[in-house]
Amino acid sequence: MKLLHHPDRKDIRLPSVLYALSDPVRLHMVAQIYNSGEEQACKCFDVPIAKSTLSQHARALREAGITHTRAQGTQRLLSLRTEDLNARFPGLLDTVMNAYRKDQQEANLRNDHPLEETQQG
Amino acid sequence: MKLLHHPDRKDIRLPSVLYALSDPVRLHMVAQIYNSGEEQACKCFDVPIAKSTLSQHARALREAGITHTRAQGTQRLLSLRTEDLNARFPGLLDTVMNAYRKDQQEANLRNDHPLEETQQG
DNA sequence: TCTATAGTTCGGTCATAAACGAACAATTGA
DNA sequence: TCAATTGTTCGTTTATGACCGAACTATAGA
Repeated sequence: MKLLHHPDRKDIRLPSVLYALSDPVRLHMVAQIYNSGEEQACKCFDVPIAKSTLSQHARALREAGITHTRAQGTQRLLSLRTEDLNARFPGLLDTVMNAYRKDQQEANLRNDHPLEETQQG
Repeated sequence: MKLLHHPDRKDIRLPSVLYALSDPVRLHMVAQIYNSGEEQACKCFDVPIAKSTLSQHARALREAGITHTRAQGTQRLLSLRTEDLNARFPGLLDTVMNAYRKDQQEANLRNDHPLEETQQG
């Protein structure tokens, strides 16, 4: 299979990281890895999009330096580059994940479900 | 003059904040307000773009809930909504500003100057 | 070998946003 | 009142990216 490119730690840039995290789908993916505490295969992500789109999001996270992707069989397992991110931008990942948790809670209270398709006609 | 709309604290959303901060120009503007410790007029921002573009960036920051804009004479003074941001997403602003400082330092070491037009032919 | 599974790549559509200059609005000060 | 200053709005161009389905690749297992 093709070699997957991961940027060096020193080449991880703040605007790119923030941009990658600014998409609700990608934020959800990162939170899922973060909360599970383990690598996640693409197929496990609980997002309502086509698999080709998911694949693109996975690539965006990898190229921003947020995730590491390794192949296992037909699967691609995504993990967070926690050490690299903490070395580069101390506390950023934890802070964003805490913020995400809060944001989701508030959204739930208001019955906002940004990642699910709205079924009510 | 037209009333400037500022979102309520509760309507400040994480993806929107991260998106607003993911643009190098806006990140620079926010850092300038943050570091100066006081309101900044648009004309004071040290960014190499047309004033119409700057005005749009100011609007983007305001609508994301990051800045507050008040009119004083012909000027618009931008301040950070520090309390609202900290209430909503504790530590996020400080963490991002620290990350920005680091990112800028590393860029300077490499003679990267993302906000200046490259003059070397 | 054949099939199913997991993911990538490609071609296309559509929406958003970053950039500019020109024209406009509002305020200050002469 | 007139000119200068400061910023906004508008129309346009251009680039990016989110999304999909179809076709493809690669691996695992029957």
